[in-house]
Amino acid sequence: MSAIAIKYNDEILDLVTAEERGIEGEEIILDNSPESLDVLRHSTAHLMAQAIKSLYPDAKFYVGPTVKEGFYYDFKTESEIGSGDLKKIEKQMLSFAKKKYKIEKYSLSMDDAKEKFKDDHLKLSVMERIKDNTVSIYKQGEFEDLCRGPHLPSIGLIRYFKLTKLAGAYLGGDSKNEMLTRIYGIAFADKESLKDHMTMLAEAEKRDHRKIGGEMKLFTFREEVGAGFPIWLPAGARLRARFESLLYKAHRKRGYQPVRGPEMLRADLWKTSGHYQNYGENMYFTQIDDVEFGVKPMNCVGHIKVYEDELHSYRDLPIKYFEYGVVHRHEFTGALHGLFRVREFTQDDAHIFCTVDQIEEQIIEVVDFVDKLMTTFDFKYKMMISTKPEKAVGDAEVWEKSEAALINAMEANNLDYDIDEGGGAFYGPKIDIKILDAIGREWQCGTIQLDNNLPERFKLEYNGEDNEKMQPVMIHRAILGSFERFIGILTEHYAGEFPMFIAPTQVAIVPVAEVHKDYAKQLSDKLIDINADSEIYAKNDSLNKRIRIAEKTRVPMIVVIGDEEIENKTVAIRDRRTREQYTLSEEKFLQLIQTKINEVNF
RNA sequence: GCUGACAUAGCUCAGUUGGCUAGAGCAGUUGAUUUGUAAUCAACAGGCCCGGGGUUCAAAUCCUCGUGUCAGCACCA
Repeated sequence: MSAIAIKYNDEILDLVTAEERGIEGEEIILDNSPESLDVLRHSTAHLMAQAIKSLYPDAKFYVGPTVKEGFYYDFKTESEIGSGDLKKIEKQMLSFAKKKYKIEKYSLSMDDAKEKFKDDHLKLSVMERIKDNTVSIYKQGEFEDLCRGPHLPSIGLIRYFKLTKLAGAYLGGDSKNEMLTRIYGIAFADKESLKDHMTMLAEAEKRDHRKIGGEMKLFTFREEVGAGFPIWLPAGARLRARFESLLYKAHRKRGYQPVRGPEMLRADLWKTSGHYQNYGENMYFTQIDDVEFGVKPMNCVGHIKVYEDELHSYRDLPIKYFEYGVVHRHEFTGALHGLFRVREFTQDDAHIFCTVDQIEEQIIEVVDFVDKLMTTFDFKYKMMISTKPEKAVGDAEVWEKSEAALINAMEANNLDYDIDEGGGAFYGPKIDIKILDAIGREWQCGTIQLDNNLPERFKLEYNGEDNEKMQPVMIHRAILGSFERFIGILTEHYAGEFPMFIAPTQVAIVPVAEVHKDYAKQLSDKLIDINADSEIYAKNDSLNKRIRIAEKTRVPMIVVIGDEEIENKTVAIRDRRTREQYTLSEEKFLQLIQTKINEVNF
């Protein structure tokens, strides 16, 4: 197979450019390697632009890069394009590809290029961002486009692609600018890979927590209640309750104290904390008896008030308070997304008040907590340190110290991390935990944030060794992040087939006939005694149908009870995944359930 | 918030260029059947066609303003 590009000093050059510069390097052939796909998808983006231009002659193009999930092109046309038009564009692309146009390249001086594209404000805006004096133009058939490459030698090599989404996007990614049309697509070197990719997308759709959440009756949303306010149904509430009790134990073992702050606090307090000024546009406010109140968007202020309730000695530190804190944040309507982004949610929130010297060990302990929990759910995860953002409070020196403390904690313990410059909260730098689910998608959940700002603003203190007043450091942390988001992710991760210890219902009991109902009830009571929920399927339906319904609820275990079982004091178990059946004595069965529920500890 | 699409029974969806009493499957209720591992049969009930305003002899259908949902952007746990 012949080369499609050349790799030279980690730079990928198309064949024309390599020849131009007389460079010989490692050959890249057309396969599904990252380098090859990058070139292929970039050229596919151009092919798409070519097709769009021929169908909508007035179209003007902005940029068409490759991204993690394929490629896109931003453009503008007076015609209306709907997602139904993607097929038409694909067809046009194929017909161009069949003509096997060569992709040619030539250079222009910046001035000539500006003259050439003088009627195209999008291209001019692209060129404004380019510092070089010359730019390159790529040409295939009638179509040409300003681009720095690299590209395939010919569009004839493009065969296996699909246009996936049509949407709007801001020019230059800035919400102040005009909105362009963006079409996303994907391309592969072979048919199989494209098919696999489409299968993966279909799988992700099947796992959508909004769909499964409805089917399993975990939660719902209602228009009359308001956007972004989830309603937890019995099954979802049972799942949450299991989470809460597991986490309660995990926190107590690590020396956290449960506390509870009020849902709303006087606006003055939010001014002291800085939330009023920095986060006010996301908060809900109300006026009561001429006093302004703010509904809490975070739990820190409540916990600070707990801290202030008594005097503290250095001997007491670290002090750790935790709360399943309900918070309200006014998110943009367009940001709302099932349980992933809501306006009311519950954080597994905690605040650690400690000395500067204790920061590192505390961070390590929290990271270990995170690790235990993620391992339990078979999540891979990575950590990201986010530094000072544009909109920040507190002085620069404190920021530097805090950032250094986080990095130290990671380095000293050989933990892997990435850095997100400017991604911190307004009051301090943070470590975010990004988890990878069963089908490789990445989610942000837990967070560990260092805060020197609130202790300063609230003048928090403890008595030091020499009886002088010292200021504690505050660490905000959440392991799940929020119950809402985490349960949403967990739902997609397991495709609704939750493991026994967290499932809303542990066992479905199906009595064969009416006369077996009493025995089913007795068994159900015994299950409650060992902290297992069960549901009896005794409706006037056929046995087959009741088993089918039970299966569809995704319950981990179904037991069938009839004459035989009652006589022998056994249960007939049907495994969810394998559909295999086996019989256990009632005693062994109860033991099994108990083990499965208790085997988990974070 | 922005761009675009969508909103019909508890759920999933039909409903022609505006025209008769808005349909189906599942779920629900009732009756028959009492079932041994993924849908027994029958009957019944269920709708301010998202909400307000308008156009029209006539609106689920057209226009408009809201609300909500979806995709993407921008923002975030």
